[in-house]
Amino acid sequence: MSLPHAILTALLEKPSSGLELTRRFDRSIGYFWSATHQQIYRELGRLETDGLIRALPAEQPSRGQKKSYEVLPAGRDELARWTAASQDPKPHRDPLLLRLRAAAVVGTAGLEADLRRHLQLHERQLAEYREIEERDFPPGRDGTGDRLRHLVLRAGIDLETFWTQWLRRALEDFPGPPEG
Amino acid sequence: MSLPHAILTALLEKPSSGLELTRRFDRSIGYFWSATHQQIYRELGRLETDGLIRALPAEQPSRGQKKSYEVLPAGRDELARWTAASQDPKPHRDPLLLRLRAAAVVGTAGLEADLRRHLQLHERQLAEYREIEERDFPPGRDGTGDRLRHLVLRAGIDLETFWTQWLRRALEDFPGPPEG
DNA sequence: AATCTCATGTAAGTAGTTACATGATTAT
DNA sequence: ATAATCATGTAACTACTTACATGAGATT
Repeated sequence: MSLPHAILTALLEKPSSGLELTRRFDRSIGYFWSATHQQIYRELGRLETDGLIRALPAEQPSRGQKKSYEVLPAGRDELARWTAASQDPKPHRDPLLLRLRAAAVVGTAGLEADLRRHLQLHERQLAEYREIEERDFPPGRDGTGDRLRHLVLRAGIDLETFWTQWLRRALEDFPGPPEG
Repeated sequence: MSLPHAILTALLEKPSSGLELTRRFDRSIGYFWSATHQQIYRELGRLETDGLIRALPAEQPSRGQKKSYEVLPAGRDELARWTAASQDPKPHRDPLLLRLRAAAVVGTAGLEADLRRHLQLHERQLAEYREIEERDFPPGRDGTGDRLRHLVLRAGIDLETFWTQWLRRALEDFPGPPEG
């Protein structure tokens, strides 16, 4: 149940319409909680029904008209409650690691090219994160909110760094020394 | 569509019953592709219907009787096809990073205790992975399959190492220096 | 008028989760 | 015989994905 809270966070940072939220989920927030526009519109409807957000008054007919939302006090309370609540880490699901495990059984044929492609994608993402860090967190003091946001970005940078290193290491084993 | 392939991999490594698979998904395979027994039984049924696996002949009445499965040639082919096929990396979803982002907006009250708990859990997982590495991959030469399995385990070790380090760093900021 | 883009949605399907049901075997 | 555990399942629900629909405003 993280999507509503992701949306509440995004709306608290800045009141937005569905499409604007969708755009922000393609960068920023979406780096660690992705969502499509269909999910977002549905969830906006629920949050409004539940009284956690409201449409900014600007006389909107139903369709095709931009509709912006802001967070109500009940929404902020719910987000604070959720943030403080204890949550178990969800089990990981990583298809790439699964594929390597499968390759250990059925062979590595055809796998190398896709590993190289993944390496490129992770390198690109890492470069993007580093640009954001340079732009948004120049050396110097951060405020409390900035410090936390910087910490989250560092997680992204370190994770992408890990993947690029791990993939390079994996590729060193391809096609691999002859089997014993 | 990774669960059927996770099951095929597990069954190729060793033919098993549903419950045995469930146990193996609680360790080993489950470290990077978790599944509950309900998912596994449902998927075993589908795989059997599709002719990718079959129940080992041992006259099984319907319920309460152990039923083991093995992979058929069509199943091995499908796994090899899937392993070699190009796949885009799925977007990440990390509730903990989301919570830190939310905390940047609504405050960090109540968050520290859960971060400490997560740190403990990751430390335990890391210790477990290291034991497995010592036991299953002692220094020396690995075969090709072993090399790949070791590589996958190293990913687990490195990821857990990252999380423990990141969480320690995050906790250094709690309750945090006074706000600017 | 036709077309393109912006913006909001509906519908259907798949995957995963949670709660519960039931038969078979073993231990007390 | 009762209870605990092993083993296999059903049912209902939630979250996510994919494909499509539709209105409004701008462009040609």
